[in-house]
Amino acid sequence: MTVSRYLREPQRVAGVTAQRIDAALALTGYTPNKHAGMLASGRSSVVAAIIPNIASATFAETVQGLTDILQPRGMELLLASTNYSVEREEEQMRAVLGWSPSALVVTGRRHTDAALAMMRQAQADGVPVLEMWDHDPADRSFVQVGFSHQAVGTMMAAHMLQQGHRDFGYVDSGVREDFRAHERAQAFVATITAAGARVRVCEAPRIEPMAAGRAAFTAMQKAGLPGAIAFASDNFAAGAYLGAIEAQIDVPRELALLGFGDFPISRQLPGGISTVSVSPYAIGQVCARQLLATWAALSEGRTPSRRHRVVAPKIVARRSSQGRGSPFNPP
Amino acid sequence: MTVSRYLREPQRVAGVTAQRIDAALALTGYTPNKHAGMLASGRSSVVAAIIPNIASATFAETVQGLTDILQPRGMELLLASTNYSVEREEEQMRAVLGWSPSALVVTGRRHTDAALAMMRQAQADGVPVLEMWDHDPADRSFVQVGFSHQAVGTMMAAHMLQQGHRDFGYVDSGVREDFRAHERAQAFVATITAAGARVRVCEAPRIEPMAAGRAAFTAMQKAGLPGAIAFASDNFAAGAYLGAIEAQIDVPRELALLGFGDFPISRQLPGGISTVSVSPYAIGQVCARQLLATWAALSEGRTPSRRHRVVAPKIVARRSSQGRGSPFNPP
DNA sequence: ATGAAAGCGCTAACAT
DNA sequence: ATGTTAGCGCTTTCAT
Repeated sequence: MTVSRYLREPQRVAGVTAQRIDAALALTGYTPNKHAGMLASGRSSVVAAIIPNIASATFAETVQGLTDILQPRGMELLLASTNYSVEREEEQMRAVLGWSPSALVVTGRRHTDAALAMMRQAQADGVPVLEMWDHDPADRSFVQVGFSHQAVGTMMAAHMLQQGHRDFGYVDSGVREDFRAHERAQAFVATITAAGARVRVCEAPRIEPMAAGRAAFTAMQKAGLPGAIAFASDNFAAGAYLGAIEAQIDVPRELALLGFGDFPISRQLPGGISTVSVSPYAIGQVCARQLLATWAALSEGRTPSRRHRVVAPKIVARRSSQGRGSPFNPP
Repeated sequence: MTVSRYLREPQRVAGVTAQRIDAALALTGYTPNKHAGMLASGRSSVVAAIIPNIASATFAETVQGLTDILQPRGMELLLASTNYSVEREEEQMRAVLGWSPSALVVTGRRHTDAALAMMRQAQADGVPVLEMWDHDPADRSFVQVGFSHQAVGTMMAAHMLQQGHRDFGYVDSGVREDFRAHERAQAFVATITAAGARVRVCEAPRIEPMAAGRAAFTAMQKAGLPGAIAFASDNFAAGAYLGAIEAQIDVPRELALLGFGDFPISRQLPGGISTVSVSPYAIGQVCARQLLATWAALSEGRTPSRRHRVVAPKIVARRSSQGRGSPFNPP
């Protein structure tokens, strides 16, 4: 009836009728059934997002960035988490696609074949598909919003080499399918090795991250400390830093540290922990804006842009990584 | 047709037919349309959750607790955030209820009248409604999963008084509609005052929480430090602690600190920060289990339990709050 | 064990 | 400016 029209295009019904409708709506406490609407129109107001872990501050911020832009536009967020398993990602993708979302946002560029097939199908059906937190210029299957973890690993190594170190440790994520962390680790190792320096890699234990960083530090200390350690995350680095303070190891003179993520704690600890700033909230926002642009293009019959959006990370050099004939602290 | 039956009750179709169906499903890459299913059956597999802020580690953990239990049961999570505004909560509630969720989980027990009406309506329609992160024995409108913030404020004050302090500071949340934080603050003040001691309250600035805690500390230092400060969150306390270290104030001898939340950093900082442990992940899990129990009861025609679930917080006394003739550190 | 018929609540296209 | 008709893709009930 007219009510349906009123709800979508209020200006197209007469003033008097509008009033009567308003009154009736208020009286009955009417809530439109979105499923029926979706079924009839073929459009839905849900965006599906699949992330590894909701409890991680990083992804939580990205999700907040997404909702902060999408929610005011009347879009709702259907959230699924994979626990860093591509199989669970596939399952979750199948489940969320059943809601014919208006867009699908996934994390990273590694998926099962079945998941890839679903993503391609969705995209072919005019549903924008975004891969966030990653970037591979060679891979143009889906729009990516993020950065190259390989480049970050290289950047981290270059920064540390620049400080004059020759003997390194790297504390990688202990989560097997955290592909992006492993890419950073590999690039770090490759760069260090190519420079003729030495690096020992270890995996952080799968416990609370700061405790894991502390444990990794203690283990390395037993085996003989390198001059510098880089980490898969700032939480690891912060734990190691606190361990070093306790062990009366002078940071950065005896031990340089470099984290990843630019978490608040890295700025707050005395002297600060050097890190890589990656803007999780911005990634979420850029994803959301990209979706809005794609929908707009699609609805106007234009071809939506398929350019990747690089959210460039950068080294934040604080005290923990400076020393040893560095450009900042000359000998 | 038979396919629909096969998907829900596989054992009720003949083996041969099942095979043919399987083949067809695989061939076409069929994904059932959940909207149509929902519309026809009146049941949906979505749980709607409304939380103040996704980016907060605390709520993110609660959400993870929810999904970890609901997702394996085939339930999906529709997530909305309110930014600590009851008006936005009302809007979001209206929006998510349009998806006829199988349950509605909201945060706290303060809502607009319209929101309350929707919650009552949903509950009357057989949709379980949960208020999480709060507990008021007197309020039995909806099942609550959480704890009394008033009790926590009292508990915090009692702990500090027990350490022998007489002059207090309290750093409250600067977010106006963070009702739960303000309840803790009020109870803290009431208890301190009732004991004949003194307390000055200030609000944390709305910046990054650790920086806010540090700023609050600095401000208090200018005005003359009390002997003990309690905080609305561990991040504030951690920031203040780091500020105190920098200012060479001895914690806990010159200044005792007590946080809230038991964040990892409180355990990691040297000596540890005393705090209140509140188990956000457990709250999410208990919510999920409560929903499962309610659905089970409803589907078997039993009356679901409406008992509140208290997830009891407790004081974690670390070094930052011990001293001044306390039972732990006698004079 | 399978099929046929009706309808869930809405939207779209077409009358009026 | 408003009402009418058909149908979105499933589930449900009832018949075969």
